[in-house]
Amino acid sequence: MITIKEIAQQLNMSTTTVSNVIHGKTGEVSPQTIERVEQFLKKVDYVPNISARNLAQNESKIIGFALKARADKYSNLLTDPFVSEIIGGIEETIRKAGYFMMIYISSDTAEIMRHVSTWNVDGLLLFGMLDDDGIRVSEKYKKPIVCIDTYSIEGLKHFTNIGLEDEKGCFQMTQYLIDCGHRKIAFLSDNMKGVDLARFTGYKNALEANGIEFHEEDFFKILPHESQVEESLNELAQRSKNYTAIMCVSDLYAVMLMSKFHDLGVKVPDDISIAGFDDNLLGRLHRPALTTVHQNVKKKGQLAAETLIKIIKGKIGASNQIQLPTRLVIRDTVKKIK
Amino acid sequence: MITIKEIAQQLNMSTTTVSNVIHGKTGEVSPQTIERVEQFLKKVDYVPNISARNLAQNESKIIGFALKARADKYSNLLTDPFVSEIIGGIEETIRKAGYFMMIYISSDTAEIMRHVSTWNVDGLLLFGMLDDDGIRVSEKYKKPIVCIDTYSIEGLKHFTNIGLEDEKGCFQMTQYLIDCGHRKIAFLSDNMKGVDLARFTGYKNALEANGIEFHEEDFFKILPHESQVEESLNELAQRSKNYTAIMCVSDLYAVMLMSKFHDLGVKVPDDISIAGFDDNLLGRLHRPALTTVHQNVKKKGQLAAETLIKIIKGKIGASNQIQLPTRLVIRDTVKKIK
DNA sequence: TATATAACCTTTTGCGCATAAGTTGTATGT
DNA sequence: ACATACAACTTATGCGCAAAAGGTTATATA
Repeated sequence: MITIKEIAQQLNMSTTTVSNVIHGKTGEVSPQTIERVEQFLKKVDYVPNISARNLAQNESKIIGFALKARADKYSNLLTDPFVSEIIGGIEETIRKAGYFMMIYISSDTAEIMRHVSTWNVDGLLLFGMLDDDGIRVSEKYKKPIVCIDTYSIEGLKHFTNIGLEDEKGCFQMTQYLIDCGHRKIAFLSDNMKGVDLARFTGYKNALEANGIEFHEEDFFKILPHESQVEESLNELAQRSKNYTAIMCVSDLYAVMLMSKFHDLGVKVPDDISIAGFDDNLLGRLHRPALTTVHQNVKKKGQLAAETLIKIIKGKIGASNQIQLPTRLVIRDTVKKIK
Repeated sequence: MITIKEIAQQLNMSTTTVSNVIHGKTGEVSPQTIERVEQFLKKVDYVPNISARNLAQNESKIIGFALKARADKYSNLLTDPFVSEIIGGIEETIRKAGYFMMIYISSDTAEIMRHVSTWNVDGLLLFGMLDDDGIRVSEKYKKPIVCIDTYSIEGLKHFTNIGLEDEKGCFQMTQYLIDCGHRKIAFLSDNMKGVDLARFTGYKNALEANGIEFHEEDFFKILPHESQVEESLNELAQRSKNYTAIMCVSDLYAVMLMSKFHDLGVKVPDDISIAGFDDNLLGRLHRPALTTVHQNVKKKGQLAAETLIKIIKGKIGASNQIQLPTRLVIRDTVKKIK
């Protein structure tokens, strides 16, 4: 790889002059010299050594994208189209702004923060939340962090969250189920934290708003790990006999459940209605097509990246919560019952 | 971020001593000093500045992962679970070997190579093939390149390809269709290059091996762009009346087609049989579950990363083709006819 | 007693770049 | 004629690190 120094030698000028041309500081260099340097740069296919530039400037032009992997959910995480879709939105935005994306997947959030620090990443996009140890390390490293789909960042000044109107979306869908005549509605999820909790709250509030009592057993807890999911699904399918509808926390689970119902001879939506959340390919291609709450994942990725870049450039400060709207997509998995 | 220099000052020793402790060169430093330094490093949460290290060592510890986006297929590419699955396999392998992954998506392969060069990436994983301009730039930049699912790299010494027994897999599946009594079998794909061509060849050879003639119109060309896919699917569904089975180049297309059939009232597999290729979540969750050719995408990613790292470390040279085996997964979308 | 050697240090150098500070020559104003 | 300004350069410096080269002891060997 040719360096500025070599170029300067071959053109019989100083490195500063070459550097000035590269950075378009036209005021400092005569037009002929500019021309001469530019020709040469093109001829030798010059590309700067970014490490050297980073070192001199103390900025990296790297935006980190960290996925906090749940140990018990690892394979799902990576199989879920959600990840590739959000990466697409992020990468495009980042690249157009002159940054680059480094990806890091780990369940150890302190390790994530150390990685981010060692690379002197300009900012971090974080999918999932830091644990206490991660927060401690992030305290030293003062660069901005934009979380995606996180709810527990109050009091953390350098954190911003890009999320969804999860609660509202789930409220509306549950209301729709009720409007269709359903009263025995279960909620399917694998945990009760963060996004899942918000969606659950929307579901529960909708029940209450319509005078329907929620019971503990209406919460269908699916075990997300590959080895347990099958068994889990079987059990839940059994329990669902007492319900006319199931509000699922994600399209993935909705479709998994419907496949199970199909295998057991339970007809959707005639025997039971299913609603999802996300609106991804899985639900769109399933037949009957899934009634779900739409979110624009790519846009969420873009917005997260845009927000982070604005914070990096000092155009805006870190604000705590930004929530994207959702939209009901009524398709064919919810039946109107009298 | 604290530097080695600052640490050395505070401990009243030279930077070299600190550096030696960091790199475990225990022969050069007394046990007490090692202890003293290690304590201090832990106390201040020292992390090295990677840019500086890269500059000094002329290696980056970065492995680039470039997706050559087909302009007409962009959204599909990013929605396809394939991408997140392969990223998972790659990232894990890379991280364990002490490398980091930088992602770059572009349809301009010369730009990809320039990116790779500017970051002094130690090696490149490339999904999709370079065009001539990209190859020209890659010539200067002599670092190893491992392509994934590429067929046109003969004669390029610094290229290795990790692929699949595409032809064999498709031959076997087509043979299976024929064994099930099918003779009118179409092949669905969106192009006739690379992987798709290999799979098509397998399909065609199987036909010939069984004395079945292939006609031009047996090739069902789907238009992959989002705006055309619907229309395209409609047309192909019409044409499929003359066939009893369709060999699809991917699970994605197989499932899309089945959804379309469902909407048109065509029953799979009773009215028509469908076979896919890939064995991803989409086909596994579809009902009837898709009969398909299995490939282990995560393993492909892992193998690609492992191979690249071995080449980087000089343990092996660049060899041209490595092909992973496939396996038939017989599920419910192919019907036995007499 | 001279010399080698090992143990444990420090000083120096350079990676490629950006930039602050310095130099030269020419034009402008008074 | 002299100060000033400015265009068009060059020289020097430092970013943080790794490693080569250079010290200074104390101990072992001839």
